[in-house]
Amino acid sequence: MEDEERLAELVKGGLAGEGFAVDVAHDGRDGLWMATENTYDVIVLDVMLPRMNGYALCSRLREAGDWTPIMMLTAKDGIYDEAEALDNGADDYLAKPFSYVVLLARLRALVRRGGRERPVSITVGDLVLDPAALKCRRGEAEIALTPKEFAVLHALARRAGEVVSKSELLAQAWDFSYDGDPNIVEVYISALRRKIDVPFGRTTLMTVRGAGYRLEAA
Amino acid sequence: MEDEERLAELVKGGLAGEGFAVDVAHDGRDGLWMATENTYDVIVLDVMLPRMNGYALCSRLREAGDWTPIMMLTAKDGIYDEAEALDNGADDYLAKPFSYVVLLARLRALVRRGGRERPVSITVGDLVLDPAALKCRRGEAEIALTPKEFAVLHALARRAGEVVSKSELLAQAWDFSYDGDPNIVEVYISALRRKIDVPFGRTTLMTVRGAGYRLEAA
DNA sequence: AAATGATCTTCAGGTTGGCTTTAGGTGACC
DNA sequence: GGTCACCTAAAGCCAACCTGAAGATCATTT
Repeated sequence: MEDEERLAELVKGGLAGEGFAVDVAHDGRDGLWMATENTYDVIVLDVMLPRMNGYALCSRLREAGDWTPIMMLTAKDGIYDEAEALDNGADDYLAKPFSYVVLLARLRALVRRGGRERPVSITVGDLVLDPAALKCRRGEAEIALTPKEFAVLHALARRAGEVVSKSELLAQAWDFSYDGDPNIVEVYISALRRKIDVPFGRTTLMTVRGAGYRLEAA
Repeated sequence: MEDEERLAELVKGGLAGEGFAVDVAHDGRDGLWMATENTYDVIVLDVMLPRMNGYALCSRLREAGDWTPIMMLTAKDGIYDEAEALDNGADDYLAKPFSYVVLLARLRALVRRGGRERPVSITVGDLVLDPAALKCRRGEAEIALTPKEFAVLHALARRAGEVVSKSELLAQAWDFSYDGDPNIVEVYISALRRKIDVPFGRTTLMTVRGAGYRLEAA
């Protein structure tokens, strides 16, 4: 058994003893998959992971609107450092080698604290997105969106006014392993227009033929 | 010393302790002045300010193209609400009374996130190109361009005043493997003139016979 | 387990609009 | 006046896009 796996087992055992229910993933992609499919109280993340490093995983989760508290385990002497961990959306970090007790204490603190403060809303004209609540409204009117619709709109809204390509939308709103028909983006664009534009007599979600889509404030 | 000022001093002290350099303005107009004259990492704004309220200040900054992250402090029980803060271009808000730790955490998050992207655009006289949005305007007038038209104009604008040869334009705006009629460049030049010059009675897109084309500011 | 309802995905037909080619016209330069 | 480079209107083509509907998947309820 490798070093990493032994550490994982150790951590798992310890946490279980503390009353945590623990799932373990041995590489980044599995981790991302599990994190998106389930809801956890806290995520412990090693920086050095096969197939997708901790930073990338962390960023991806945050981009996807997942604000589960994340504890990053960094190698003290590596090229990586704590600042980078925090920049990528981690809530706390711990340099290896760390004491067991310290890890547990910090995890308990993280869980108690409930992670970082809620992410800020995104506003595009009178359209407001609340990623924490997965809610959306135009002016005073609440708009019901499905999770996928929200993800697509979110990706567009974060870059309001800019053209976002179809493949970028695919990358951000769909699982990285998705390899279906890209036409699905068009389907969702169509659905979004029916919800955020048509009822209000607007056209803020524009097609830029051959380039992508653009969400405009006006 | 008034309540507001004491709060300001408190916040200033705390932020200074966290390594922020802090300037304080005690009314809206001073604040606007300072914000436009200097560059800040983040702006903390009270809704209730003498001489110009927080919402107005926020809007004014955004209109002026200043995208510094803004944290709005709102009075929870007032007639104002958070939605309005976000609608006016704030990046985050905090209802009074708030915990100090929370304010700091949110500010750190805001700073880390670096606010919104600063728009990069190319300007040639009164012609403005925004590559991120694939948008173009002359003065106040929006000009609709197709992606290819934009690509050609972009190549010319990046070297405004210089002669750009037909083959350079081909290389930049067309696929590497394109081997069609080079006449296509002329076709696009023609289309561009019809859009960016003719309607405005200008002749900024000049032919340099035997050499290429030149886009002029005058 | 079965049924329901919501959401996600695939599919296919229809439409549009941008890219490219063509070809006749215009103007510059010798 | 002839030649050559360039201009531009028009039209065909094709990929990109839209959208309604049906099938697949998932979660929740009965």
